[in-house]
Amino acid sequence: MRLVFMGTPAFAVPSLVALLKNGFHVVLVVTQPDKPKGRGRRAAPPPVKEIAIAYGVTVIQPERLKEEGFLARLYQAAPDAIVVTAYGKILPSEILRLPRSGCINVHASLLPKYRGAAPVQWALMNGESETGVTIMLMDEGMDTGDILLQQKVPILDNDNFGSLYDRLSRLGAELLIETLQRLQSNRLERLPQDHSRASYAPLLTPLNEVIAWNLPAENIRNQVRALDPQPGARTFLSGKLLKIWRVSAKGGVFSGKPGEILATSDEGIMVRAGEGAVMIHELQLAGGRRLPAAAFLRGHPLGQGTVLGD
RNA sequence: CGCGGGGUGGAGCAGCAGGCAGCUCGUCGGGCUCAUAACCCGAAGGUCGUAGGUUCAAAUCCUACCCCCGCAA
Repeated sequence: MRLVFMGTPAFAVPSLVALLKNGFHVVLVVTQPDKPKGRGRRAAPPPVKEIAIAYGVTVIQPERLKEEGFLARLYQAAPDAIVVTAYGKILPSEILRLPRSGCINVHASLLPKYRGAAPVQWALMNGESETGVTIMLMDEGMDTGDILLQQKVPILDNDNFGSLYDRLSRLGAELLIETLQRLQSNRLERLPQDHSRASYAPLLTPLNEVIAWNLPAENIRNQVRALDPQPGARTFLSGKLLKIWRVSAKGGVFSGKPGEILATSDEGIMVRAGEGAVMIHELQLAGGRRLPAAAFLRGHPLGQGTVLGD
């Protein structure tokens, strides 16, 4: 089976590797252009590019999908199907119609729920107890295509963005292989999505990263783990950016106002939430590194009554 | 050449208008205690990121480099 693979970040890597290891003929890998990244703004290759190179597969990085040269390359590749995993751009209909078996997408949610760019983060943010991976046949909408395969996974209590993302990317790779194998032997059904039950998971903005201390402790806990290890839930300590990496939620009634530090100990920093309290176990002040609360307190004694978020 | 913060005993920080290197915790020894992660007394442990420079004198000022971190992408 001749395939073109389109993908960009780490999430797509297991899928590409699985294709290569399972004998699919990946004739071309398409990924986003190298972009200036991090301090110093050096151009960095996307994870998928590095893997493709390591496996000796041709990689192209079109600036725009509609540019002539790119479409020509696609036709030339003559894929039976195009596999798309977190590529990062909307595919124009010319491309969707190009392969005989269509464009197959790996999406990290139980569609029709959490369509969009950040399904893993939003599932955690909303405190879902399960999520999953959907393999679907792309159409022109945003994650609206017919479902080919879908599998649920429980969200564990100690899951964070990193662990769940990792698990889903590996599950995605497995499901992808199964989908293609079934496709080859004609054992695949198309199930249209129930659009009335759709929900969206838009790209996170910095606003989504700021902790609202007047929310219930459990919501704050979910937000914190949805943003760990990237990019981190944030608040402020006397004007400085303070990232909160790991917390637990405490029930009960507390005095003080939301964001106020109620107590500190080696176990953590207890902060009043809108409902209950949040025990901060790991945090990071601007310029510094991630620290366990106990270590943080050695160098930054926090008086009771200090209020986070100003 | 994107913007900015920082590298100080094992950990986290202060000191940086130049003049014997300090705090909290940890470690080690001793004491108190039925006992303790608690308390008391004492001790060890630092080429102050690296290399130069200025100075009678540099953690502190200047120059270059290395490393860590936040923003932004």
